[in-house]
Amino acid sequence: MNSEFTIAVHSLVLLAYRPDHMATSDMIAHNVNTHPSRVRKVMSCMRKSGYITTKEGLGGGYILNCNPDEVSLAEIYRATSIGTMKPSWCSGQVDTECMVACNMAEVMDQIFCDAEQQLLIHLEQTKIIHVLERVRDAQLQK
Amino acid sequence: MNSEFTIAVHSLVLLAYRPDHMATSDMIAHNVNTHPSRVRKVMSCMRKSGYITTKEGLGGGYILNCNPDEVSLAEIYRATSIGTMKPSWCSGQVDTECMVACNMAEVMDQIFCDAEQQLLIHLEQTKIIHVLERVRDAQLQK
DNA sequence: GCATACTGTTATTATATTTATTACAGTTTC
DNA sequence: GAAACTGTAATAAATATAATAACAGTATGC
Repeated sequence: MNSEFTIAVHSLVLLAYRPDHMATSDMIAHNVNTHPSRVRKVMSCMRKSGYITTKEGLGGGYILNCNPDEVSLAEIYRATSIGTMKPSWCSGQVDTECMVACNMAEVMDQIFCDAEQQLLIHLEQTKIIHVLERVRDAQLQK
Repeated sequence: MNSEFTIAVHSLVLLAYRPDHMATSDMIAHNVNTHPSRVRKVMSCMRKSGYITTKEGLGGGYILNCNPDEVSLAEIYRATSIGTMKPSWCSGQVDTECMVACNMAEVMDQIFCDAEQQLLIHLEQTKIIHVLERVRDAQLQK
């Protein structure tokens, strides 16, 4: 799976952890442990999906614009990573006589597509707030 | 997802399509559209899991050693790709004060692990024979 | 026995993908 | 109009993936 999903989830959980706080791409990048530019790219996508609000200019940054009880990992996956379940490498060849060789790519495609749909159904259950709760639990275990 | 899964499924379906036929790595590689050496690597893994029998030497090759009605894609996934759902890239840093930064990697790990378990439950439903049937259906649609 | 045709496995090279970095235009604040 | 931000694209570096080569080991048939 796409690691942009990880960055998106981490960033939204961080914003949910500090509600009403503006966070800059620099602050988030430091927390996530990646480059600010990469954070901006992912967050730009989150804004287009409506999960955050961004503000340009001095004092600007990112702030949560959704209820963390309601937005699930499925929605974040859809925004950042849809289609990435299927590996880019494909088997078979279309122009062969063998029935298996020339249809396998299509059939595997179906299989990966189905699997991704199942994954979405599963991720639907976990909301941003649940991830934050798990973080809290993990902290308490120390 | 790992493309060795694709190669393994394709190869087993091919063997199921031509039961009682020895197929060499060269023949399978041609069908799958990859290098014979890669096929041998994946098939070596399939042998270790007991799904095929291999024979070295002249006239050797691979032959199915399981009931295609019984072996599911979950078993093939377990043999070839377990753990590949989780991206290798990890967010956060363990030695930080921020609760989110230092626990997110662990929490995401759980999430990917859960998702992979769900995937296995889903793949359990599809047996090798079903993939072959889907290939036949795809062929008929042409 | 030995040439031939296979698998098993590792090492190396080539290619593709991912991530980091740089750069700079646009925006808002002071 | 300087400073501190986002948005986006381009490039470079790092990593992962796939192809290829090489060769030891094994079975077959002459």
